[in-house]
Amino acid sequence: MHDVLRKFINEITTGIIADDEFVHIEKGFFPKLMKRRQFLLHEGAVCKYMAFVVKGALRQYSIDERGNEHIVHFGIEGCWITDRESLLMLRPSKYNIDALEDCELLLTTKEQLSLITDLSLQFLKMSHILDSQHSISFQNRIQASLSYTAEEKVMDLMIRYPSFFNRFPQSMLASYLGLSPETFSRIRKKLLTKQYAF
Amino acid sequence: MHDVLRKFINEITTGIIADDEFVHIEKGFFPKLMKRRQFLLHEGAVCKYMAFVVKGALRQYSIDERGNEHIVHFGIEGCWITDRESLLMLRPSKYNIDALEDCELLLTTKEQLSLITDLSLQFLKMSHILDSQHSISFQNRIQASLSYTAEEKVMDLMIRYPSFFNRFPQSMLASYLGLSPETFSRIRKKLLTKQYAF
DNA sequence: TGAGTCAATTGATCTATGTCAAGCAAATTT
DNA sequence: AAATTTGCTTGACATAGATCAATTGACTCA
Repeated sequence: MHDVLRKFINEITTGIIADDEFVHIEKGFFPKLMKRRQFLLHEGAVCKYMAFVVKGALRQYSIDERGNEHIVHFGIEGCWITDRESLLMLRPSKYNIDALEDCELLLTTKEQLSLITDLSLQFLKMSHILDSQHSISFQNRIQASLSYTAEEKVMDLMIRYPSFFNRFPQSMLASYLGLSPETFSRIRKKLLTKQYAF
Repeated sequence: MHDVLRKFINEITTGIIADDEFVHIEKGFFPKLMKRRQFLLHEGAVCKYMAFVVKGALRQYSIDERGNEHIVHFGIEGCWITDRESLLMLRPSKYNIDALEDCELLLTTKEQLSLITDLSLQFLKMSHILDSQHSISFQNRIQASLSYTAEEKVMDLMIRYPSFFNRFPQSMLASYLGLSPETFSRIRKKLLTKQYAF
């Protein structure tokens, strides 16, 4: 299972991590299996782990004052999932994280992360690259959320993450985009009809 | 001018950077003065610089297909402002960055950034901490944008960035929140009236 | 295998916010 | 100092998307 992480680090850094360096990382992560519908984080708890998704899918969501769910993040293979604010600042989290499928994860703690980034330059480099990528994707997401119509949001999702449509219920994709399931359904139908009209 | 950056690095890392380390950073940044309404980046150009704001204010915005401006970021003293995607991946930017006030900036390039992060551990550490903070604030912003009503968005801005209300035109604050200026004006009036009613 | 749950669609209606226009005061430019 | 521009507010009206409800088919569980 740790081999997947090793491969991931090599791919991201376009390098090959040495055995004696990877051993620090290996020690800092432990495997966890989750069944569908199990929680990794409950709202109100302090987040203890950062998770690397080896296999499966999770979602990170909050519930607003009106009882509506808002999915901020899906975690699929090759993704990292945590509430960084809670993990690093020890604040009660406003998020829940649960498994949408049976999952294989590698978990690490805040302390282990610190240690690993001190001991492994390649891990630090990977972390830095991922932060850049995340920053870019966050910026795109904010820009889309400010300026797109509902239809543009659905189209954008179809383009960026086509596999999401096979993998997650439409009500969850709607939530991820900040739309109602009915609106999502109507727009998707309209877009599929348009495409056939070409 | 570089002293402000030095102080900033020390504050963020809760340390004191050595002279012989800071000299690398100093060499990698050059000062730039901008007048109000001048551009740092035009849409369609490849972004060449990351800017640290020593004094003044800028905004980063895109213009959608309907001709509407959408402000994704304000850069005030102590902020960094760039289009990371364009800078790092050499893509034409979809953003504009211009000065809302006369500004003093320190600019660096992609190459200099690489060099500095190799030569200065403290700069790398600062960069890492800032990325964590940005990640956290992006997540909050996405969550707010998905789940808040217009009124909640205005309230949240009043709480998080009260100084923005003195410093930026309301039409820009509205744009930053994804609201029309009219809606913003009505909601602000309502909230101010509510507050007086307490 | 049947009952219950989940997912999705569709129609009707509602509402939060956008759009358009007008007016006014402050700020900026000439 | 006068003209112009910018910023903001307000009223009237329009609309994109939400809400509610009903229905149907697929999936899950006992």
